[in-house]
Amino acid sequence: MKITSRFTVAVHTLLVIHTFGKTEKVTSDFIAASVNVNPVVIRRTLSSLKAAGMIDVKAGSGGARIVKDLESITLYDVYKAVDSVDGGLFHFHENPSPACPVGRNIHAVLDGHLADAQAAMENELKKISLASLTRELQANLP
Amino acid sequence: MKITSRFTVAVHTLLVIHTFGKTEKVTSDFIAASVNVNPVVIRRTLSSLKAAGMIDVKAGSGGARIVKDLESITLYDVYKAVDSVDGGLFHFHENPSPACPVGRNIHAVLDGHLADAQAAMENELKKISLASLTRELQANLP
DNA sequence: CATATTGTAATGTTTGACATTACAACAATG
DNA sequence: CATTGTTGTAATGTCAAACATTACAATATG
Repeated sequence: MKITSRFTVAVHTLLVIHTFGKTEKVTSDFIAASVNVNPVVIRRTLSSLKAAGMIDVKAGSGGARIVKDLESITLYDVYKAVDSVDGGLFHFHENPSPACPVGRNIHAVLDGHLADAQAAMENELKKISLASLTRELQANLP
Repeated sequence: MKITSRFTVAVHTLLVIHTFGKTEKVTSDFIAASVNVNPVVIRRTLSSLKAAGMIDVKAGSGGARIVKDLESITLYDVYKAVDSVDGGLFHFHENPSPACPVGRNIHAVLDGHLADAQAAMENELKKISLASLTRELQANLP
């Protein structure tokens, strides 16, 4: 009943690549050490971010690199890239009774409102760019 | 990674009580038949809604009754009453490395934005009253 | 009191997320 | 061109949370 940690892991991953990309070879092991998860989890994350055109990953030699302007990547893009929510955010009970007037119409009555609520959340994510996060990160450094 | 179906079950439950309250004794079995879940699930739901002051349930003799103006109950109130989300909506990876400048600051950078997104969703739920849902339900009846 | 129903504890079942192991494909370097 | 370090990904394991179900005591009403 929560949104997957894949999302925060992916944001973390992008921030690590951005922060260390100039001075280090940013491998899945390197990122995994900062996020504190298994490197394979990071490889899967990298794979999603790559498919979304945000980064480039060198198989074999290793290392990830950002290839899209961070100003143009929003939290929503990352959220979508790693598939944070599969289908609707709300879990609807499966089989309302068609024999009951309420059961028969509950979807018609509720679905739209639930979709609106989900959209409101997602629109909020669209407001935040990765670039602004890197600025906030800078501001927090000692 | 989804919000509990307790929420949609609770909304469904209130609509059933409202729709049939005048003509039938609305027991947990009756509601369970419309929602299509085990009656115990409904009893737990009724328990939460009662604790929130929305309904009254008669132990022993049976039957639930709405005791709060539906105009003044929003989807958000129901969502809160049944505890649809425990803690934050987003699942954060547990142990970012304090040794890494990104790991050390990722919470400071992200937490606020995630809270804002969740709040946007919840504010949307606050806009919808149960009374308006009963009107939509009426409109959908044959 | 007999009956129907609620309240709730205890337990079982299932699903999904996340972790981990394993290894083939691959790219750079000496 | 063999070695080394890394990615890509499949297969499998582990665990927690949601939901279902059983069981029964407590309760109200005719």
